[in-house]
Amino acid sequence: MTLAKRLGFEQSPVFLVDGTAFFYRGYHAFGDLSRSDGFPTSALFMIFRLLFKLLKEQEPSHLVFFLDGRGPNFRSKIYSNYKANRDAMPEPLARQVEPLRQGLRLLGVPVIVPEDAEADDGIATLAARFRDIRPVVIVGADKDLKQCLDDRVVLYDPSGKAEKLTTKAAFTAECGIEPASWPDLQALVGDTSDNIPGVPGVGPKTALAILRTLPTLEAVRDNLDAVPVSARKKIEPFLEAVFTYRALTRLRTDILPDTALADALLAKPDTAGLRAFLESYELRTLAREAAVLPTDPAGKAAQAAAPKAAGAATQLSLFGNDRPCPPPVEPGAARDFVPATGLPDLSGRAVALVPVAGGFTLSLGPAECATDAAPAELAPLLATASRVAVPSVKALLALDPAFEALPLPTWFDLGLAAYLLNPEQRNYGFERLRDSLFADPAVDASDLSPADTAKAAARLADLLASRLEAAGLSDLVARLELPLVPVLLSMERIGIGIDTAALAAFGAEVATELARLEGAIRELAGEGFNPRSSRQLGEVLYGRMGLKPRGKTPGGAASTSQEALERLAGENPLVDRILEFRKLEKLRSTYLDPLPRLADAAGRIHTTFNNLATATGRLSSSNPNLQNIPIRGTLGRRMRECFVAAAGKKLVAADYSQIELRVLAHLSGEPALLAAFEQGADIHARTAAILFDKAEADIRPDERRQAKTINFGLLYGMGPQKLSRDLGIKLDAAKAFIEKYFERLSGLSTFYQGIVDTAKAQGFVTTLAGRRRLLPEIHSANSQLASQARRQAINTVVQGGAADIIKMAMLAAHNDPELAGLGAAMVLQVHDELLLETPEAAAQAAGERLSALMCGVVALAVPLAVDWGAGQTWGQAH
DNA sequence: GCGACTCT
DNA sequence: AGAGTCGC
Repeated sequence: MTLAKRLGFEQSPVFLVDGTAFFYRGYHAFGDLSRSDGFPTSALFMIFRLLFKLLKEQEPSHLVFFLDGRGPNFRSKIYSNYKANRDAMPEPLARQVEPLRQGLRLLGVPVIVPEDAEADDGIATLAARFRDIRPVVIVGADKDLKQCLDDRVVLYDPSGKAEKLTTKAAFTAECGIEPASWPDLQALVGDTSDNIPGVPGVGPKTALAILRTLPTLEAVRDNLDAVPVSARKKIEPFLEAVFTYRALTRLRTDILPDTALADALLAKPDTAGLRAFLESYELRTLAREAAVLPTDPAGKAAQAAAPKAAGAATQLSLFGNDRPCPPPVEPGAARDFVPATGLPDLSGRAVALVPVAGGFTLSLGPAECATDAAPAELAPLLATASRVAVPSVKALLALDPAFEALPLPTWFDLGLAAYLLNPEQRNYGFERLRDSLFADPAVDASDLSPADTAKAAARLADLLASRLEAAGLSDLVARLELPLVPVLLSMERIGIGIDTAALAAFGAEVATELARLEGAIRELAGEGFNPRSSRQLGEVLYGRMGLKPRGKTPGGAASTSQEALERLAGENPLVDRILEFRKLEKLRSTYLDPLPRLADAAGRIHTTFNNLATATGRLSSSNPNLQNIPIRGTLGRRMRECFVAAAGKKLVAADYSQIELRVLAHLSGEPALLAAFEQGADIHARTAAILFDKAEADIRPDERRQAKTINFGLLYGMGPQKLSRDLGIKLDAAKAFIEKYFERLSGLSTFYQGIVDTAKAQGFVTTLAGRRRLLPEIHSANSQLASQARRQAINTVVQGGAADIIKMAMLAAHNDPELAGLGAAMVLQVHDELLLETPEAAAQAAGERLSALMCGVVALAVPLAVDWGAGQTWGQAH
């Protein structure tokens, strides 16, 4: 939804973009991004990504991009220290300025560089000038922009993970002052980034308290009696200075005298030129995006400004026609969309279907045609085809449920096929697959043009189908992966309920505790200290306080990881607070704050399950990730209590017990493991008994812990170094420990060797269900890469085997008539756990049925075991 | 991109 | 070992 709609603006807003800020931010966020010849492109990437997003989502008619001018401006005349601690623009950034201007020209975006002032002043000026004609959206994140807020002026920050929208109402609710008082606030509090000192000893709390009753510095000066004594004493010596500070923070609204709304009008982009430009900086994804940008801002302006025909004409002639537009380009490629009635009979044919803007394109033999037929019209036609190849079945079914009418075996999923052939690429999108068609030396693509869509999809389908067959993967697709797609979609659609009230209460407690901790930390580390910055923490701990680093990061810096910090605990009071702070801050920033915002009107969260994400065959979950919700400790428990069943329902949680070790026992045939699982023994205690030559009953908790660590470690191919660190023992001891382990469980030793041998011989390993992972590095001369590949080989058969099993269980559960009859619906998968939502009365029966299905889904050399529970919340169900 | 933290 | 998200 566009911002205009969300905010109830009837006209299309003017967008004022704080270009300089995003330019810098791009440089910091993607600092290492560069063209292959080393030319830096990080800021260009950031800016064009941002603008494309704005153009696509908001379809603006008016947008201005502001940049700071070079050299000092009026502020340095008022106050020589202004921004004195800010360096000149870094060279890699400066080199991107000219390309940026060139790109903006091609995109048709007006650029304004205020003279003797900053970008923010230009924004404030035009916001004030335009707000009575048009609503204004300021695109930026600088806090000083808050002073521009108004009923028709909002602040929008679309970059970063969660976009942020600030309205005047939100601002006054939070601060209790008017936006216009912002500069007065900053003058009192100060701003380190602009080198404004503020009044020493006056922080945001004090300042806000004062400004709520005396909203301006003038009022404060004239009513000093009304200011509490302690604050008055601090402010009095600065009564003159604060006015200077305010002049620096207050944005000007009186510049750019000749700029009118017409100057903010977007011109038509030169798409071809822009593509070439982006290609020349090797920003390929953006170059492709450039091709599908909205191309008629003037027309939209008219439409948005005045839906009535007469008004539209006026607007057009006033603003649209007096502005030079680059000549239109490449609409020779414009598509003619055939309606559903114009499509031929597809029965028995193999076709490819690709969603495009405005409809679909369909391959028909050697040709392709575009259609604007609705999914509901298309589905019956497609259902008669012998094969329908698409970039992603999941995306298509998500697009419209009408496609579920097709029989599963009809689908050919290009992304899925490519994933199963080589599960380690990070991107299985259609564009990449199509590009690979041209890059593959074994493929003759001479009959295709790079722009061919459905035709390319059809070719890819032929190619991938034969490769799948040759790799023995067709069965895996047909029997497991493809049938799973509608299951995943169903889980995503159903979602899981959250208790927003419980979450809010929990969040408030955590926030209070965080504030307390932050105060204590500042007291120990100094006023400007940011406890979220590991760099600052390293400087304080290992620099100022002289503690000895207990480890390094991969980048070589002194580590401040939990592991390193825990070893310093007791040496310094700051360390404990930081550990506690981090724990709570993670909870707040990752779960407590975002989850309520992701809930739908019914209070349910809908994650996305990605079936093409992992190298081992596991699923992943994102937006939000519901597979890493905390579980350990009181806080974890409390967190899971916030996931709840709907009224009259219960949650049933069932998880496989030790599934990976059972898979390992099955594959290796190691007698000790087989016996342990056969007898239902405590596997870690049993391992400890074997290792320490003791009866299982005599094993001490510490010995069991050690055995558990080694059991898990070896699933991951853990070496002696990591084991010695994890157990806190000497390297030699760890080596001896592992040696003993493999001696006593020699079946594992031969199994591991066998895996590595087959990986070397055939170049890949295979899981229970025939899933495979290529491991070319196993032959590497670099011993580190080679051992990495050996560990991956072992981990893949074990972790991947477990992933196969739970996927089978998901199919069984989803398609089980008994569970359906009980009204149970699967809502989550967390690698070895399935979560159902069932009517309250059916929970017991559903739990029993689900665990039976999970146990019975394959017959291994050891039994599968499942623990399950039911409750009102996810926490209780455990 | 990195470092830190969450999960299985 | 495999993931995803946050803040810098």
